[in-house]
Amino acid sequence: MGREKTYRTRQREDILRFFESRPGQMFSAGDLIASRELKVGKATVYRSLSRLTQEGRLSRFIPGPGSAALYQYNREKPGDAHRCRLACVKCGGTEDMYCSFMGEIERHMKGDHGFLVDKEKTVIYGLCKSCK
Amino acid sequence: MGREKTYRTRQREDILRFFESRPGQMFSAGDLIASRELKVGKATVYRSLSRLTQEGRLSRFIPGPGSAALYQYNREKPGDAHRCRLACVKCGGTEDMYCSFMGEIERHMKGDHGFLVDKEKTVIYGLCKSCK
DNA sequence: TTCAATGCAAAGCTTTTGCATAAAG
DNA sequence: CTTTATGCAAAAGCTTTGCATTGAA
Repeated sequence: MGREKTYRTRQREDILRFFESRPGQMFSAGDLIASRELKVGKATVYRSLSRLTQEGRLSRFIPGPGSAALYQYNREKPGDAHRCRLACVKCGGTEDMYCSFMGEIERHMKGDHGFLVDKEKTVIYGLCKSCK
Repeated sequence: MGREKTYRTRQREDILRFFESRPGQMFSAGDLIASRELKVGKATVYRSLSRLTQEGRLSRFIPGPGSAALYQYNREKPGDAHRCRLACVKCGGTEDMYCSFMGEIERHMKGDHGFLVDKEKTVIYGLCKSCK
């Protein structure tokens, strides 16, 4: 049913390293395709980005309709259990918040609203420190 | 510089009423275009949706890359100050949560992280009561 | 009478897909 | 040797834009 085997290819590795070496920065599929540093076909870029995203190695953001999706490296930190992503609606930047308060939120949502929060997908929008 | 005048047209009114009469439901531009109930050109549908969204009458959501943006009527409620949107990653449904706990979140984000939450844009993803 | 708004079709972009070929294991 | 992954080009969507025309005030 699912994927039988998984081959490790140069292309996918290169793409992951590209993001890995630029933590905190966001790139679109088009950015990678245009990059002279990467030698990867267009279709493969899209396929790799989808795959890396669903494997949890990258995070995907969609700025607006008609605009390209942006991807960012997901570094794994010990505090992941209480991580949440914040995105600034003005500068477009994102940052990870590591705070035990996330536990409070999860507990409240589950207890009072029967809602199981998915911290991977949730993004809190607002104005960051600099833009405020 | 900005918009000089604003004309009130049948088309835009019809679109707003369409959403107004279906609170809580989400529709894409394509849905409206296909709807036999609305007689509005494609370009006008897109222009109206953009405008109504930026006027705050509708909210826009983008399910994923390559997929159409979804719009939903924004009814103004007294409890809006503490509203937050929840979206289920399994069934795709959304619901508004009205809870004073939102105040706690805002206070914490601002106080401890210098982040001003935008409740209009923020969506908390997870599993809803039924899908959990 | 003005000038914003509409409608149509064309154009623009991002993303997906089909299929032969290349490469991993 | 078998099966997955790549690459190219074509196709598919969704959204935007140009321009003549309509219609609101």
